[in-house]
Amino acid sequence: MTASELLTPLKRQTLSVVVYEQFKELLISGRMMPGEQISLRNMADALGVSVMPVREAVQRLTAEQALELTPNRHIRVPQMTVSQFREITIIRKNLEGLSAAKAALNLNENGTRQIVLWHETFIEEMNKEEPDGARLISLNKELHFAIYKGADMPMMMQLIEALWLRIGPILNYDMRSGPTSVSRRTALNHHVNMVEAIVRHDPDSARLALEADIQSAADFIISVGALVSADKFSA
Amino acid sequence: MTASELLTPLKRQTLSVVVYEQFKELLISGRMMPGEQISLRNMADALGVSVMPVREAVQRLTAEQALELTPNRHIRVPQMTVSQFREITIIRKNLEGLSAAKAALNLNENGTRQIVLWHETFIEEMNKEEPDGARLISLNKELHFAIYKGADMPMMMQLIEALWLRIGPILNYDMRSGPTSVSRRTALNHHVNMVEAIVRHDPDSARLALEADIQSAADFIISVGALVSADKFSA
DNA sequence: ATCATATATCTGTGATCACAGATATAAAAT
DNA sequence: ATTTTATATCTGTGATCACAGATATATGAT
Repeated sequence: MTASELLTPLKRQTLSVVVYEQFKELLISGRMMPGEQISLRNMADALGVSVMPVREAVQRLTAEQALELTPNRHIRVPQMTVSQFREITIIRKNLEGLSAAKAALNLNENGTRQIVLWHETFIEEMNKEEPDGARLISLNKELHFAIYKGADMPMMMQLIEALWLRIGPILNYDMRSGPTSVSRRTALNHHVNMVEAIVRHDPDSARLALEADIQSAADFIISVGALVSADKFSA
Repeated sequence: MTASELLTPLKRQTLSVVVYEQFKELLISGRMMPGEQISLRNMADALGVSVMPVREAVQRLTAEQALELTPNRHIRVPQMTVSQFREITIIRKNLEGLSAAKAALNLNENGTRQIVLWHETFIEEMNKEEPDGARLISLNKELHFAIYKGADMPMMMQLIEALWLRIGPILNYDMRSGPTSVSRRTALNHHVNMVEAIVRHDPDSARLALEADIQSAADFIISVGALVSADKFSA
């Protein structure tokens, strides 16, 4: 095998998508607050590029409604109303529930082992004296997506990612809740049910457990008042 | 009431989104062929604008996978593999089926009347000696979206639109099939079932009828060989 | 001190140019 | 006539400038 055959698989990365991925990571991991404002030139300076790549990344995120443009020409991470959040929750339960069911059927040894591994890491972090909120959110995401990956549905995966992108910022509030929060303990129970259903390849139970997990997390988010009360936009 | 109060509700329309909407309309109504190529400068000249708005529109459509960039720096309407189409069909049945069920519960007099109206217009066009294929596709779309609109779920609506955007181009093949195609007659039967379920506010029947409609249309598309056989992309 | 006006500075958007890479065309060599 | 090489022309991408609109700051008048 020659050296040239070992070279990188030639992944053309345009600057725009690099910037896009960075924003996406920030948003999906809950490290940006709803209402937070952004400026093209500021971001461009911070990243050491021209405004061009930043504006394309922002435009794309705006299209996905992960960012929004105010009437005053400002870019901002959007607030979310209760009704919007309820709707997203319904959609998530359907899509992610379906994925979990398919995953329970499809998954092989390696896949299930990976899921159990994320699950155990999550528990480990939970049992620490002072669990890291940001890490818990990250581990929770990894566990969920390890399951969805098992469904072997790439487009479904993209849809789900787009939904997580939109709810990412309000996870901030969950992260800020006390480390020994009740929500965390109920989440743990749902995780146990999910993983158990997966390992015994029970699609219906997997779906139900995952839907329950989503719903209880949503109920918590609504209860802590992370959302605005009514739609501010007429159209 | 003064004249100033009658003015337009101040809809700020950037050139980019105007171009985007135009592309979207072309794609969703099946007037672009899979594989068809596009050039930024050509489109810009044709529209009488600079490349700037076109490239942003294209970038956005590329993000939605309604267009794709080839390794040779060309923009193209993507082909679709059978497995991709099957996956999209599964997702559509879920999302659109759920919408139909909700619509059956929610819809008021006005909503149902509008649906019946589209249905009758569709039948009318079908019964002509030489039905207009493009118009049938358009009417079919109006009927479906009139139903989904009744679910009163804006985000769901956007997801469904994004899915239709991707399958729009392959509807081309359906349009090219003979005017008295068998697929059209079976579509008609499903439409009847859908509309009947809606008017008697039966969510379960509405969901089943709509899922059957989607599935039979998908089976037809696959049978006519509108799709490429295998994935050409490793990643 | 308070309010009105003017000015400076910010915002995103659109157009234009420069560039590297890929493709097709033309020229030249065999 | 066929193959190779050179050139012209296309592609999308990035940077820079100009612009209109909105906001904040400063300047002026009362």
